[in-house]
Amino acid sequence: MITQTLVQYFAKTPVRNPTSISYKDISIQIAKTLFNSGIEPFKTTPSLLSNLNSHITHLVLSDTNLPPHACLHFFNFLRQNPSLYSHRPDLQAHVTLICRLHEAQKFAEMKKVFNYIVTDANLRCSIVNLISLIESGNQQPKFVEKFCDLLFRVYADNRLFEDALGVFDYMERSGLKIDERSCIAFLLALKRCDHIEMCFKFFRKMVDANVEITVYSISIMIDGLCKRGDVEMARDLMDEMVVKGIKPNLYTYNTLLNGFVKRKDAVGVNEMLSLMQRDQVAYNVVTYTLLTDWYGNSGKMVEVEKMFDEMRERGVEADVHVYTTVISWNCKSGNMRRAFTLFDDLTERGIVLNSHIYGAMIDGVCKVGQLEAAEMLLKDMQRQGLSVNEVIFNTLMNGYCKKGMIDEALKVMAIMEKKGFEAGPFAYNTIASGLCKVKRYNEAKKWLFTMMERGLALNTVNFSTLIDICCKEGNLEEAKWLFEDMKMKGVKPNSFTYNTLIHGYSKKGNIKQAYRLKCKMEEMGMTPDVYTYTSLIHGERVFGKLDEAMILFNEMIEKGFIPNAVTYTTLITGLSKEGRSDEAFRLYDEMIASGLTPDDKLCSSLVGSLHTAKS
DNA sequence: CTAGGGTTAG
Repeated sequence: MITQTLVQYFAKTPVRNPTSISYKDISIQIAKTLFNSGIEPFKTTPSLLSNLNSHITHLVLSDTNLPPHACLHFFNFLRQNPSLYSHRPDLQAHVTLICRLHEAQKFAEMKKVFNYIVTDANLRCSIVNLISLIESGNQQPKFVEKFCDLLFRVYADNRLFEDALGVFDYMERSGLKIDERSCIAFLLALKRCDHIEMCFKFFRKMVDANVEITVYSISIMIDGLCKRGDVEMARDLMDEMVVKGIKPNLYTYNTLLNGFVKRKDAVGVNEMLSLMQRDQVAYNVVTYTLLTDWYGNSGKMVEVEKMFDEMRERGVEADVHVYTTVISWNCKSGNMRRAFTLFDDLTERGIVLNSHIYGAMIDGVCKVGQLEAAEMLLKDMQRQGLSVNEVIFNTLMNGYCKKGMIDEALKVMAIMEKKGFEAGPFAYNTIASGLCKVKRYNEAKKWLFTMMERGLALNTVNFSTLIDICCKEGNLEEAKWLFEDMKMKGVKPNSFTYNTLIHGYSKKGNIKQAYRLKCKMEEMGMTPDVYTYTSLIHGERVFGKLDEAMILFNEMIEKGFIPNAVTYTTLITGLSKEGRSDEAFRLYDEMIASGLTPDDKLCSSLVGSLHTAKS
């Protein structure tokens, strides 16, 4: 048996002896055939390659009589032809081909070949190993630099970050010039994978390695910092770049503007706008999108429309993003008429509709309780060939829940899961809060527990909802326990969570604990807001401490918070009940003046105050 | 090469 196998083996293996033709001769023959007739002869007569081995492949590919593109054809032929499996190019062949392609400045093709290397477990190896396979001699001077640069990029594109860093370090060690543009590709790849920390580390490395730093990479870092919530640090980085003589551009300003808008930081927003004015950087459609969002979020719909008009007056063409933002804010403020006008408008302008736009519209009609309209929009978007995604399903579920139509919401959830979208934290939370609203607390909790049982971790919102349910049940013990549990599990409470608990304790009359939590949230770097104060005011008021409530009210105004209808209603009701009708009416006037609408109950309690007035 | 849009909790 053994001998037979050996015989077969030797029959296939070309013997290298003086009487048979040498590897060199075979390679020259192959190269000649390739040169004269291309790849065709090898396709029709595979036996032409019967003597092929890796050494010959290498010789063919490095034959300078054969132009690089012919080498590439030959290489691809060997790679792709299943019958030539045993002749697949080895690592050396790849490197040789890369060298040849470089001669012809075929960089894109070089990248492809690098891609074959890095995506093949059998070929991947260290940079030093790869470099050792480059034949010394007739290479162009900058070849190794380009070789490393492209490899670095290909690693970055394939998210092989450690390998990319290996190349970077090699280049630095060897004194090769590192191209900023490649570093940018690496930074962006890292950012897309949410490896923000690694981004910063790498940026430091770039600086240390004396890579030329321009506004591009700095803007990327500024964005990374903003997205991480370090807007201050981002701002400092911009100042640093100015000191070093690098001018911020529209991208830099928009990035920071976005950071401040998202943080609802009016000082920051205004500062960016004045810097843009100083540097005469004109707004583009992105700037206008950010500004409409800013005003929308501040409840200034007039300003939103003003920005939208100004944009068009200045000849900045509207796109689908800015339309979505303006439509979305009109939906949120209940102006569906305007939203539909804009929706028609953008269709007329030939802007291609997408699921974001439909998402905003569907949410808008849901918010005004028009579920039939929502279903129509849903059909409409499907007619346009847009598939219903998870966000749309969640939006629709939310619409039904807000109407108390839990069963309908659950039907949507079932359809969603049938379409292959597993219900996530959003969906579960929507159902739970819907059930909570109709006081079906046990079922509400059950859904969130089910979510856990299905292996999904509760997030901050889910925990907040759960805590809210417990508070509404009056079970503060459980609420407290959940609050501790979430912290233990590493889920960070946010100001919503604190407000929920503060509201729970205030309602129960445990005002001390409520104040303690207010201090705690301040310690944690969160600012108490209108909801915090309103809950505390309500707590004080209900338990007869009306003066304490007024102190809180003044404190919140001093801190610049605008009281809402609930705040006013609470206080006015309290004052009325105690017969302090003058004060009650003063607040009522104030409330009307700030554009808030009182409900019927409030009016009757005001009237009541006149009867109990202590004059 | 770098920036922007739709859904959830009080």
